[in-house]
Amino acid sequence: MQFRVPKGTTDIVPDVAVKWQYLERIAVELFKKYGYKPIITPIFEHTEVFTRSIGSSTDIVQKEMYTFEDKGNRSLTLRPEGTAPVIRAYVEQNMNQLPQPVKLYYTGPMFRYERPQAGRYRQFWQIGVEAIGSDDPAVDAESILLLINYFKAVGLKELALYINSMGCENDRPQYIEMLKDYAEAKRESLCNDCVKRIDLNPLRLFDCKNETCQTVMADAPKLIDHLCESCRGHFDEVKHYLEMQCVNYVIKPELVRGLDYYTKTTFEVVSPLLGAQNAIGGGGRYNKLVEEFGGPSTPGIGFALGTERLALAVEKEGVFDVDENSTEVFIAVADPAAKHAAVNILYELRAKDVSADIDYMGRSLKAQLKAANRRGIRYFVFLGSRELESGAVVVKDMENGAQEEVKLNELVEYLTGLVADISERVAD
RNA sequence: GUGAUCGUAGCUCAAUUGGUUAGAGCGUCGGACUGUGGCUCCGAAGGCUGUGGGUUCAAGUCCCAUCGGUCACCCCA
Repeated sequence: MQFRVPKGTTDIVPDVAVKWQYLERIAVELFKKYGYKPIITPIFEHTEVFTRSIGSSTDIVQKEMYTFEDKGNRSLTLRPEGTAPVIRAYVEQNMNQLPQPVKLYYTGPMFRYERPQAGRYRQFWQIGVEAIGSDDPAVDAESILLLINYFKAVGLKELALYINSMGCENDRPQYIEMLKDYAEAKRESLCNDCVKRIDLNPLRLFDCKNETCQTVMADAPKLIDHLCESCRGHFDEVKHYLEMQCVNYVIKPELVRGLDYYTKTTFEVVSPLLGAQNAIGGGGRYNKLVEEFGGPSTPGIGFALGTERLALAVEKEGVFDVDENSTEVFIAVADPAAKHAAVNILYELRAKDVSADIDYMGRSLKAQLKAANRRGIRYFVFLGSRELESGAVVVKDMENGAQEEVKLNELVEYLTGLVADISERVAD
């Protein structure tokens, strides 16, 4: 009986891992340009960190968390998302003493116990950013634009951006009462789930896929129409910044998102290339969260994107061109007598930053070439007893078949020269 | 958690109404005269047909269970 990965998890095999690293590299470069720095938090936290912040009535907390007790009887939870841990760290590490806003990014696995599906796993990877300390609508715009620009940077063209405003602690309770009254009056025409939602989580009433519910809710009061003056102004500013950058957006009043901590701006980016699990990134403002964790009243905003969904979308878009940066030089040993000398050269090349490899399978010369050629290695160095005697080796460029004789003591210099030429050309 | 669907070599797929030693392509490994790749040709390895039961003279093919994938719901990244 062979072992299999647990349900909803998967091995990221080398060919895929290379692509992920590429996606991550582009992200890190871009985040740096926007002034964000990395932060790494533990993969598990005290369960409270998530129940308090995400909200105890949410699906994530109610049925999706990997919660366990350790040998010291602590209740711990594998992180289902990245924002709460970062905010916990912000408070615990007194980052309010740093120049504000504090701009952070993270990457890593998240865990949710869900029914697996393409683009949805129990261990999944996210890349996220948080900007903590400013309520400037320009920061909201920066967050949204960073997400959009990143997707464009990795080659996505087909994207839809949805935005909404959840209001603040002043206008939300008023609105929820209004919404409850409306739904209560229409109680008879709503499905069972929605009737439950009236008291449990009225904002979710808009999410129901049931057609009659949707028609009923179409006429319901929208939070976006009942914002206080300050929230309305904030939202208008955000939209203005987006328009300045010619970024198309759709205002989606029913965009609520599954975490309770959001205030004001929320947003989500959807790829039409994917199936039902099409949200490749999303986020929002969380102006009460730092306080919730016992820190000073501090606003914040951030987003997270799903690495495997992004990879799927980029794949479907058709242009996942990752520079393979494969091995550059292969040392072909034509004669077992030359093996020691060959290994010596191998290490010399590597010490000079030339990526080089050699056969470890005891292959015939021909088989060595075949195997190395399949790996896409461009330069071959032939080394046998002939070369050892003459003190000169043959260097072959596999792209055009050209061969050249090079003295052994000049070989390293010769090859570093060739390889440097290539990387310069690639850089152009 | 609900409903549907699928599960044969590393990958993509075959296998007449249940009927003898389950096949192919790609990939992997080796070879095609003695020290030179890509193309071509030849050959080899690799499957207890996801797993466990059952029906039958006989099961990859039918039934049940279980595990896993996929699709939709739920939810979200």
